[in-house]
Amino acid sequence: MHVTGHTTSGSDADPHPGQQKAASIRDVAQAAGVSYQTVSRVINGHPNVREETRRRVQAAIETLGFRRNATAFALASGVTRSVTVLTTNTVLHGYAATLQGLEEASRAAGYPLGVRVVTPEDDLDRTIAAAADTGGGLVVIGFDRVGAAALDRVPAHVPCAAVVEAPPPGRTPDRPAVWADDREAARAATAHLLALGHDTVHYVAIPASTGTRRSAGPRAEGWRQALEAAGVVPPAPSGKGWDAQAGYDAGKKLARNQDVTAILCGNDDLALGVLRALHHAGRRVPEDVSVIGFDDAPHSAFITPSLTTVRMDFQGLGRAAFGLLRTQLDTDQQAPAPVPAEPALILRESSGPRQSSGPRDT
Amino acid sequence: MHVTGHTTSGSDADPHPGQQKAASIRDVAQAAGVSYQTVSRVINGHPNVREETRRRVQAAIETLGFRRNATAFALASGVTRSVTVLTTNTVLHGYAATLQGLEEASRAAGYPLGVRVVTPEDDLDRTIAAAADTGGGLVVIGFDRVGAAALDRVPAHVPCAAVVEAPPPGRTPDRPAVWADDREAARAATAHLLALGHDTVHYVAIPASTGTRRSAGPRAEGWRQALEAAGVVPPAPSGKGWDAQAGYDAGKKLARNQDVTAILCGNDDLALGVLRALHHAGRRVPEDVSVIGFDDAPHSAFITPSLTTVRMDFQGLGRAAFGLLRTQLDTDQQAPAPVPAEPALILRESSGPRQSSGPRDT
DNA sequence: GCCCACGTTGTGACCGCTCACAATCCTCGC
DNA sequence: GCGAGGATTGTGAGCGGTCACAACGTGGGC
Repeated sequence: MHVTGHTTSGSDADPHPGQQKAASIRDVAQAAGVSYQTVSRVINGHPNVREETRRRVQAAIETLGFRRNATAFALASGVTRSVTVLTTNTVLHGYAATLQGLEEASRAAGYPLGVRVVTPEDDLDRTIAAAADTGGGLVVIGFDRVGAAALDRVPAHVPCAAVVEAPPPGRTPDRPAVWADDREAARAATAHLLALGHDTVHYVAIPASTGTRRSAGPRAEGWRQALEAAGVVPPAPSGKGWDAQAGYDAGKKLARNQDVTAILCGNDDLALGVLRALHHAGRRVPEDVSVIGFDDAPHSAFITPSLTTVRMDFQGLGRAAFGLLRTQLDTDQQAPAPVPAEPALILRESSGPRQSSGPRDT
Repeated sequence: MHVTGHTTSGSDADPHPGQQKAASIRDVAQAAGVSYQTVSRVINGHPNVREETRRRVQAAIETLGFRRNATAFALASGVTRSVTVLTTNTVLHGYAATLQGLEEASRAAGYPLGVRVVTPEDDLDRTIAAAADTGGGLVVIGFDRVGAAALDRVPAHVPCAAVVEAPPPGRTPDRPAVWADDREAARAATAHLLALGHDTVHYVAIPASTGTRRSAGPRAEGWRQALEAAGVVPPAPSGKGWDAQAGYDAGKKLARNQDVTAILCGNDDLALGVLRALHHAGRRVPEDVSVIGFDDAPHSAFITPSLTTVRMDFQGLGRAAFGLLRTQLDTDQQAPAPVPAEPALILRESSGPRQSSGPRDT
């Protein structure tokens, strides 16, 4: 059996019979012998309250266990300190880590955090409206097509920040946004492989967040740029998905091609699948093929061979995005905007110099 | 550069100059030539409204883009349809997957979902109070000590459901809760290893959620029971942490002991670390040592050797927990409580029969 | 000794919506 | 053709806070 029923919520033989309803400022006021407005002043730290009165009210607050009703506060003041995250996923490393950073930052600032997953089937406008009228602001994770589309449809009057892929050089998003320069990181990782003596680098792509451009996102672009800069014609990217299975499928094909000696993957899950496919094909890593991943997921350092990858500061991105939103919500509170760490290539076992020996038999 | 500034929020040369403030039922009422109460009836689907009036109001609602103010509704009605999840972690597989299930279920039911991470440093009562006066109900993930402690401190009058480790046999939690029978699963996994010919099974434990008992949680108990049932004296469990590094540390010690031929791990991350440590020590898996993990994290099927593990339906647990909470929130709405899948042992490459050959040289 | 400013406190109205009830309209049966 | 009763609509109050302002004291400066 997996599920217990509820405890019947207390017989009415409670020690304190009248504990039912939460105390309001009116209750406190009566207990302290003042007006409700004075109580309001005390809980808001208003200066002009006599010290003795303040103490009396404080005492009443303690006694009655008063907590200011957040709903009423929001309605009366018009201020809603809360954040809702719109995302398409909560478990993939990049998303989960971003969410983690967002949660940390919002918690530190005392903002409740809401999470709403958006699916391709959702009516975007309806979803956004629902998230928006929770009050507060929105943070959109736009790593993929659906997320990016959601961001586009957020009405102008809704406070909103986004974390996105690196936009094309020179162009800045029309919405407040944060990103890491994964284009440059992909370029560096590819250049690293070329420098190791590999003739070319194959790319297993993550799904693109924008569909119109010829490229498949900044990571693909960086990879392409590095190859072109070296005078190499980029081979066709493969990959159709985010997870290890997609990596495995792509890797199976690449493994058959003995000319493939270096593979860059759009994320570590894909890389894991590629590794597995290479293993099944009898191709050794890094002796026969070098593999580099992206994101530095927690397990990537512990698999065998450990994975060379690009570390991404998703948590930092999340924190930064929250900071960006907060400046819109709290007009005065100018928090020092935290800056995420630059992407960094982490060299591990899965990459190495091209072996001079020719292709070996399968 | 990582961060864009805000777009200056629209010059006042807007096409519709008066778009500033959201329409209220009073605005709608005026536009439709009825009283605000009639509007209220329409938006709440009250039966006694003349069809023509209803249409007129609907039209006004469309025109003005009216959406009922959630805050005011909550204040006036006293109903807060929302859920806050209290957890110590959002990224570890078990937690993240549970959260995912929770999100799915709450989204399907139209409840906004809040997430609040609890740290050991937090003042539990304060944290709970803060989460509770967001309105709505609480779901506590009590997989670890801090989470379990938080659950204990939730005031009786706060609607609350929990997902927890399997409680001791015969005892049911005093709070509505869901769990999977990981005790039995651990027993089965251990028995499986014994049946493969291993003399004993070592256990690398996850941190316990309860500190008082002699055991280190249901998984440890199941493991111990299986050994005792086979007349084997359980060796001391190791492990101090949740992640691969902790597994690596524990695995390093176990790898030195040539008598160790089978290891059960409290989760897949630990198993990953153990695998890595065994690899470094030159002990082959599964030929020299069998390793079984717990949880079936997404990458476990793709590492090499692929990991034999116990699949846990965390998503299902999350969904069930939400269902449990919902029955407390919606008195009438009796949703069919979804039942999570039973834990299942997934056999893969990392476990196998004990090799009859004696310990080999390092 | 009086006036005015200021520190302190209380009152009224309102945020946007829901309740409870009263007031109106219509329709039917006799 | 008239009254009863249900359908439809409108009014008042209040949820628990906030704002604006008015009404008290008190003290210092002349």
